[in-house]
Amino acid sequence: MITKNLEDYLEAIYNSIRTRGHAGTNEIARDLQVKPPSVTEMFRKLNERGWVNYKKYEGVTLTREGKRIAKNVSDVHSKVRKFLELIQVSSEQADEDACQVEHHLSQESIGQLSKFIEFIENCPEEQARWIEHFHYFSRHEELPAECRAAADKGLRD
Amino acid sequence: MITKNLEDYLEAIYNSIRTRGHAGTNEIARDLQVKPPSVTEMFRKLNERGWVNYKKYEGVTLTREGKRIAKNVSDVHSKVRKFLELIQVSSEQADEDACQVEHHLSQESIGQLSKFIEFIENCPEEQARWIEHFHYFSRHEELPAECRAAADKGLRD
DNA sequence: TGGCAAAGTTAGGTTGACCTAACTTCATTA
DNA sequence: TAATGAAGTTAGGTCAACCTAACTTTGCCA
Repeated sequence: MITKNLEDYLEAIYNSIRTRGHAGTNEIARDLQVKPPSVTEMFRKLNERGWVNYKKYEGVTLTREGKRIAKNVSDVHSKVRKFLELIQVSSEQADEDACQVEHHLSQESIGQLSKFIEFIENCPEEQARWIEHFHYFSRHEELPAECRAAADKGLRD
Repeated sequence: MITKNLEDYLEAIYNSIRTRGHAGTNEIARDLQVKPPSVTEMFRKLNERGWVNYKKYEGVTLTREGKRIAKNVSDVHSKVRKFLELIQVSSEQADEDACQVEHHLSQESIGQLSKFIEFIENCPEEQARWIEHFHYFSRHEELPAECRAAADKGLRD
């Protein structure tokens, strides 16, 4: 069974290779905010389980299966981050929280979150104004005039 | 420093007391899907840290501070669950995922999520139709006719 | 080309959370 | 009131993930 931690390491390796071209012990240690010996140990575990190719002093590369897992985690990560940014969480915090949350959502929730984001992105401009209304609401702690008028109307009816 | 696990125990104790009137070792063990000795051990830790009053063979009650923590966690839990239900995750799964996610959100994200839910709930009927549109989209994998018409119009303009 | 700094590893230890097996306490009822 | 089963605890262990201190390897350049 894979643990959330191992998933984190796979994701970090995946990102490191994409952005730096390689994944070294110290780099991953910095990324995950742990000390190098912890990384060496995890590299060995990932190697035993067949998710990375690890040669001492040469860093790691992902196996096909390791890459598949890393990509899945990374996809969930970006969906969660996107959602948090949509509801106006700062991008640094959104990224940080996504990193924590990514391991804890069921397939069902991930699916619905994807649909939700897709919906917002494909909604025609006119229909999607609600998200701007939310942004206003988020900043000012009250509904924008346009909405309040509608709400008042609703009350009168 | 409090750990996510201790938070989980506090929440479980809080819920047990609310629904059953007391929190016994075996009950909490069942709730958290662990064995009774694990619970006894955690009860002692929570007691040492001043979050519960623990007397051997008599179960636990929450201290003022313990209750505060439990209530916070529980509030986040219900917000996350509410959101997941809004995006059409089944209530059982929403509850289960909320339980996992509740410990991993920053104050900022929790704040924005609250606002988001509040926004949806206070949005006047007319403005809030988008959520129904999303529900349609979620079931049928395409925008409702009403939205598509608007989107097509948008393209022509 | 040899020595040195940076990168990486090994050894040994800690901590949190969990377990099983065996024990004790409690509460009930014959 | 004594015995019995349920509830709870203790003892002793495992495992994942982390650490520090000390060591080895590598790559570079004087």
